[in-house]
Amino acid sequence: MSLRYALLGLLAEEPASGYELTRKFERVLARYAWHAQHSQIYPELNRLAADGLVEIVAEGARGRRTYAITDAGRADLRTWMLDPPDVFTVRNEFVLRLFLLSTLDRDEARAMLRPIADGSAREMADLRDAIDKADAADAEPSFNRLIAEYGLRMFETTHEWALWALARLDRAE
Amino acid sequence: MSLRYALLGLLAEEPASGYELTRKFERVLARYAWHAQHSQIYPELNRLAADGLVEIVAEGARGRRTYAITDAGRADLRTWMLDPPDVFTVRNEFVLRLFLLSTLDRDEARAMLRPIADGSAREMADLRDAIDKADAADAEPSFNRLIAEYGLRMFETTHEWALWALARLDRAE
DNA sequence: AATAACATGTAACGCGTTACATGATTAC
DNA sequence: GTAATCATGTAACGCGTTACATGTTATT
Repeated sequence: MSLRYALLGLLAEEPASGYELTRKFERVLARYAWHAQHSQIYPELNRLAADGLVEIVAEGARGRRTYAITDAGRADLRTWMLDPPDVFTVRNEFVLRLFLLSTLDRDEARAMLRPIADGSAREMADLRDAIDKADAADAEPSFNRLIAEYGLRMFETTHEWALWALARLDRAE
Repeated sequence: MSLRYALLGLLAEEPASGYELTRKFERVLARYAWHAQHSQIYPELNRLAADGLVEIVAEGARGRRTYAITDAGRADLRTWMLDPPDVFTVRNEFVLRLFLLSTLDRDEARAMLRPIADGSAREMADLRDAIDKADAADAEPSFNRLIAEYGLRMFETTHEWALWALARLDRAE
């Protein structure tokens, strides 16, 4: 069901076509929160429209259809947001691989951790740039600043942990 | 494919039955890394056995079968571990809900963030207890200490972020 | 004797991936 | 005119959930 609410959430900000939504997933959601491809997005938009949670508000060139969230859609999204599950289902290949580090030897583990340290440093830098630019542009502090800060802190934590783990492996040699 | 490697990884530590593996998922993996139920685990074990990556090393009461990883299984697991994807697929409902915070009003957002701050504090305390006990029991520092530290730092970060976000919402009032 | 825990399985359905399929418009 | 981008769709298959199904052993 999450895909459905991810779409409603994006449409709650502004109307968009399936194509635009697909690109928003690629650029933003897929990196941090929820991955989906156009082959899943288009049918789900049709179902949302059939259920009256979104509606077509414009048709353009090349069969482009712009969807907007309806009042029923906003209500449904709000209900979902205010009723989170007690425990979230976790399926995270990155963390799974960390759990399975113990199946590698010391050198192989180091070879896994180094790219993690480097990659998280790059993500940190990218996010810091994006945050600085947004801070300069918006006088108004926004909700988006909250999730950006969350991402930044998460990458910082991963980075520092990877360095700590590498140092620990060296020390225990 | 991740389920397959999660199972091989657990069996690389020690032989176990499908029932025991199911409980390990419930107690450990499902919380942090990978969720799976017995209805998925049993058929996958049969496929792994058919592929020669695990083998039955004991049969016990109530039709219990103890599986052990084979050399081919260890080789396959190692190959998988040493070849991570460039980008990981993310599907995390918790983070999705954070992204969609902006669809709520200020009070509703606060009502979402408070349980997050409290829940992460509880997880931190649990993990710290587990780490302290393990540190006291094992003289030997282990690989498992690395992933426990990762979890602890992640929950700390979530906790501190939620407090920061709550303060920011109050300040902007 | 009853209950909880142990132990494994399958079938129907829903969600997600990969590949195939088609065509219009814009920029060079 | 040709390549890139825009724009939407479907079909086959694989992964994951829910529910159904069955029986054994240990504990009280």
